[in-house]
Amino acid sequence: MSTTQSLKEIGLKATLPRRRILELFEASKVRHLSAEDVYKALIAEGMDVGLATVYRVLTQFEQAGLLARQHFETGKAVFELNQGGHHDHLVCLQCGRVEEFFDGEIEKRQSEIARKSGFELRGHSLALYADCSKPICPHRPV
Amino acid sequence: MSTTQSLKEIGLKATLPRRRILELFEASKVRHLSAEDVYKALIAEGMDVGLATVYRVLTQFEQAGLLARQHFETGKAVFELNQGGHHDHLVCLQCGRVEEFFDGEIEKRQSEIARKSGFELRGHSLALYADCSKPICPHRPV
DNA sequence: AGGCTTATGAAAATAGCTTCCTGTCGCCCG
DNA sequence: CGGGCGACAGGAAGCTATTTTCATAAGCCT
Repeated sequence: MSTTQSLKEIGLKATLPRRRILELFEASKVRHLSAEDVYKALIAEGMDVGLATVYRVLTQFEQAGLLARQHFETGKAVFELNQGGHHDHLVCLQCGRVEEFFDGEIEKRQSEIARKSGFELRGHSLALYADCSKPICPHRPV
Repeated sequence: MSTTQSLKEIGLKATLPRRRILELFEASKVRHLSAEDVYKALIAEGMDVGLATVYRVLTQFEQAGLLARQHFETGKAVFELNQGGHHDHLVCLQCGRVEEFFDGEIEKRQSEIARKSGFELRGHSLALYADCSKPICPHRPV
C-alpha cells in the first residue's frame, strides 16, 4: 500500500515529511531509529526538514499506532514500526543492536503482579542488556 | 556504621554534602529519590548545597555501588539504596510512586532468552507502568 | 595549624524534546 | 485545474533534566 494511503487512513494529511518518514521506517534495515537518526537520514537525502517536524510526526505516528516508542537507557527515545505483535527487547551493550523477543509466561506474570498489588497495568518495558559475544558486533548503522 | 566510615571505604572524602545525601537515603521512608528530591530535601533542612553537587554525588555513589539508578518513563532518573537483592519496579503513572517486586520465574526466563539468542546477559530493566487506582495517590512526598 | 589536593556552589552549557509564530502546502470545491 | 482555507512545516525560542566550567572553600595528612 502507498504511504499516502496509509497516512490518510489514520487521518493525517499526506504531506511530504510524513511520507518520507514513513518510507524511511519501511525501507530501513535497522528497525529502531531515534528522532535524530530520522532527521539526519532525511537531511542526508537532501530534504529540507526541521527537527521539530520530525518529533511532531513521530509522536503523531505513535499516537496513530503506526510506531512504537521505546525508552532504553541510552537517554533518547527510539521508534520502531508497529507491525503487529507486542514484544520486548534485547539490547547489545557493545553495538546497540536490538533484538526482539516475546514470552507469554513473562507477560502473564506481569499482569498478575500488578493486579495483586492493586494497580491497573497500563504498560511495561522490559529490556535485557547483554553482550552479543559471538557474532560480529559492528557499530550500529542507520 | 557511620556514614563517614562508609564514604572512606569507597574511597571518597567524607564531605558534608556526601554525608548528608547518604544519610538522607538511609533515613528516608521513600526509597526512590530523584536528584531534585534530594536537592529539595537538603535545602529544606537548611543546608546550602548546589544541584550540581547533588548530581555529582549521586553519580559517584552509583559508581561506587552504593546507589542504583533507575530510568523510568517519567523523564527523570531516580536513585535507590543498593542494599542487596535485585528487584524490578512497578511505577504509578499518576504520582510516580514506585513499588518493588521480584519474580524468580521471570528472572529465569530472561536468562534463558538471552542464552538462546547467543547473548551474555549483563543486566535488565523491567518496569511495569500502572495507575494505583484504588489507594490514595498523593503526589509523591519526600 | 599549614599547605595541598580535591570538592563545592553558581552559573553557563548541553541534550533531548516541545512550543510558538509565520509563511506554505494539501486538499476539496467549483 | 486554479483558488481558498485550514492544517502543517520550518526556524527559533523555550523547557526540563543533567553536566561542565571555574574560582573559592573545605577535607586531610603531617
